[in-house]
Order: sequence, then C-alpha cells, then structure tokens
Amino acid sequence: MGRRSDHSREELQSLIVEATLDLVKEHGAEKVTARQIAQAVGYTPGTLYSVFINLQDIFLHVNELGLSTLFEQCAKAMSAQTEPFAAIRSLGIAYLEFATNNTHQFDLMFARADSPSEEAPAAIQTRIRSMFDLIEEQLRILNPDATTAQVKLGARALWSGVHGTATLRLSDQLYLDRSSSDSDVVDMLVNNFLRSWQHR
Amino acid sequence: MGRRSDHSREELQSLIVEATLDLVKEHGAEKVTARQIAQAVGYTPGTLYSVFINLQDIFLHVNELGLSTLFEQCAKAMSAQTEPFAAIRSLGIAYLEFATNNTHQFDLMFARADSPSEEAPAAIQTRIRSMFDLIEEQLRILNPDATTAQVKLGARALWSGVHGTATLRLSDQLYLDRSSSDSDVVDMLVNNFLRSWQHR
DNA sequence: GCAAAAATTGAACATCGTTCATTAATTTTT
DNA sequence: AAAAATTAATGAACGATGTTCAATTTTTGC
Repeated sequence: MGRRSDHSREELQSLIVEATLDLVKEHGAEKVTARQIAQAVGYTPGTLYSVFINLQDIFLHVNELGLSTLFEQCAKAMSAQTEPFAAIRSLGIAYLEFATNNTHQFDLMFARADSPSEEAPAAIQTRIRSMFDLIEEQLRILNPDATTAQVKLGARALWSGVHGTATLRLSDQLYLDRSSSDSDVVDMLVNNFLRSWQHR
Repeated sequence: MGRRSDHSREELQSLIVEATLDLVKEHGAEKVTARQIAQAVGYTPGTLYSVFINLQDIFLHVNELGLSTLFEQCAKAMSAQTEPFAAIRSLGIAYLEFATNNTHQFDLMFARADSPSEEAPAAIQTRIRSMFDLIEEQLRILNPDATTAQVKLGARALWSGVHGTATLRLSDQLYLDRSSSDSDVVDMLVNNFLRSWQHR
C-alpha cells in the first residue's frame, strides 16, 4: 500500500499520542511497543517515524499532554478555595490524586530520559512554569514581605514535598505501613511548612 | 566449555551485582544489557540466569546495595551533628549529594518495577525502615510530646520533601532556573517544617 | 492524463532478554 | 583408579524489540 492520506500530519500526530497515552495508562510505558501503537492507530510501525523521531519522542509528547491535565486539575482544585492555606492544601491533594489515579502515566512523566527532540521539552517547561506560578502566587499572598527569591525557593520546596509524597507513594516497596493516608502526609507537610512561612 | 568453578555461587552473585552497579553508574540502567554484564564478569549471559531470575532481579540486588550506602552516608552525616535541627539538615544534604553524585544509580533505585523475587524487596524494606528510624529519632527529640503516629507521619513528610527535592533536581527538564542550590531548597523545606514541628 | 511529490508500506537489520540441550569439569561411588 | 552421577557453564537458538529505507501506491499540480 502507498499513500492514503486519511489524516493530515497533525491529525496523525495527535492520533498517535493519544493512542500511546491509552496504552501507557493500561500497561505502563515499559510494555508499550512501537508495533502496538502502530496497530492502535491503524498504520505500520514505519509510519511512526515519519511523524516522530523516536518512541521516546512520542513519549515526550504524551508527557506534554499529561502535564497539561495535571496542571488543569491542580488549578481547578485550587480555584475552589478562597484561603491560600486551603488552596495549597487542595493543590497537594489534587496532585496526589492524579498520581494515584494515573500511576503509569505519572511514572512516565517524571522518569528521566535524554530528550531527542527540542520542541517537546520547551513545551513541557512552559507547563511546569505554570505549576510553579500557581504556588508562588499563594505564597506571596500568605506572606507579602517575602522577597522574590524567597517565594521562588518556597514554591520549589513545597512542590518538592508534594511531589516526593506522590513519588514515594508510588514506589510500593517503600510503603511498609499502610497507616498513613495521602492526605495526612500532605497535611503534615503543608501545614508545618506554611505555618512557619506565614510567621517568617 | 563446561564447568569451571573459579567462584562459589555467592562470589559469582556479588560479582555480578557489583559489575552491574559499575555499568549502571556509567551508562544508566536502560543501557545495561545482560550480555554486557556477562562479559564484565567473564561469563556468558546464560550463567546470569543460573544465579538470578532476571535482569530485573539483578537490578533489585543492585538497589539493595545502593540503599545501604545511601543509608550509611546519611547516618554518617547526621552523626557529625549534635543538634537535632542540624542533624536533619545534614541528612537532607547528604541525601541530595548522593542523588547528584550517583544520578543513574539513584534513578534506578526509585524507578518502579514489579519485583520478580521475594527476597530482595524484604531486604530493601529493612533498609528503608532504617532511614525512617533515623528521622523519627530526631523528631522525637525535637518534640517529646508528639504521639507515635505524629512522629511517623512527620518523618514520612520530611523524607518526602527531601526525596522530592532530589527527584526534581534529577529531572533536568524541571529546572528552568539554576538559581536555587540544593542546600537552599533543603534549608527552606527543613527549616520551615521543623520550626512548626517544634512548637506544635 | 502525466509527471512530480508525498505518504505508507513491509521486509530487513542488529540487538535485546531468555531458554535449554549439550558439553565439560568436578565429586562421589564403587 | 575407573566409572557414574552431579554440577557448572556454554552457546546456539527463539521470539520480540526499535529503527531504517528502498519500493510502491496514491494524491497533487500542471
């Protein structure tokens, strides 16, 4: 078979990315093969390489998507709150919920990999900046006297805490006792951090 | 060639694990192949499977080693401090130092994987317990009135923070600005957390 | 309708993890 | 000391992987 053109280049691109996301969600990234993706979109493996550089390149675009929805869910959870304290807490919970409800996807999102394309990382960086902005905004409200550097540092520290909670939660091995719930850990972390932050 | 017996079973086992660790440190786990490991220890790939179940099984034993040294380095850094506050700070710095100095190894250690053997995870859990104990001990000193549950939760929260800092540091993508140093983030996190913890 | 361009294929390549019958060395038994 | 049994290690093979690319077919522009 030769040229078909049932889909434009961009259509095919997002078709592949979405099919890959589905496969990742179901089986985990390690088990997803080029041939599987190709079959899912109704093409042959070779076609993938006319639209993307690599399998890794495809995964990068999947992560772009993942970061977007993670950001949206966090932003939505925050917007439901009026107080900065509660807002940050909600962000943490939302973050953890995403991680536990989309285990495989989250794993892929933060698994390190040397990136083959230049476009994807840029798009990804933008999305991460948005996450930071979300936190920095609240930290500023909570303590207007803090310098910009302090706010940036604080946001990174807070996010690191939330992210670490999610990460450790996912490495099942690490969870010896099932006693502590996600929200308990986030509460402990966020409350203690913010209480000091407020009175710094 | 047939039987050689230059090494006992256990010798061969630790030979393989150490060779694998070297390869992981240099090239990253994804690039390490069974054939490479076999060549490094002077055997053929088949031999690996008479000593371990899997490549994954080998990696698990590598991680056992990794967690041991991580723990030792943290414990050592802590023991140099007398004050609990400084002790926990030192632990955080040591943790981050290990992560940045052993990027590939750290990646492997906390990359999730369904474990094929039953022995390794048990050994790994023991080592993780030790890490928790280290933190819990200091938290208890810092606030003797805290309940056991609170101490456990606090330790998990703190470790999550440190771990998250390390994790995010490693996903280069995430670091848009190189302004904040590792120790700054840890300071921000640990100081704010512990200040509240003390006066809870 | 025809030539040029573009899209898709499918066969091929090297490499991967893993298995297992075969072989060679060592122990054990006689 | 020879034969038998056991163990260690091999290496060839299998199926599956990511990736490449000449060949083929369809669309497009003239």
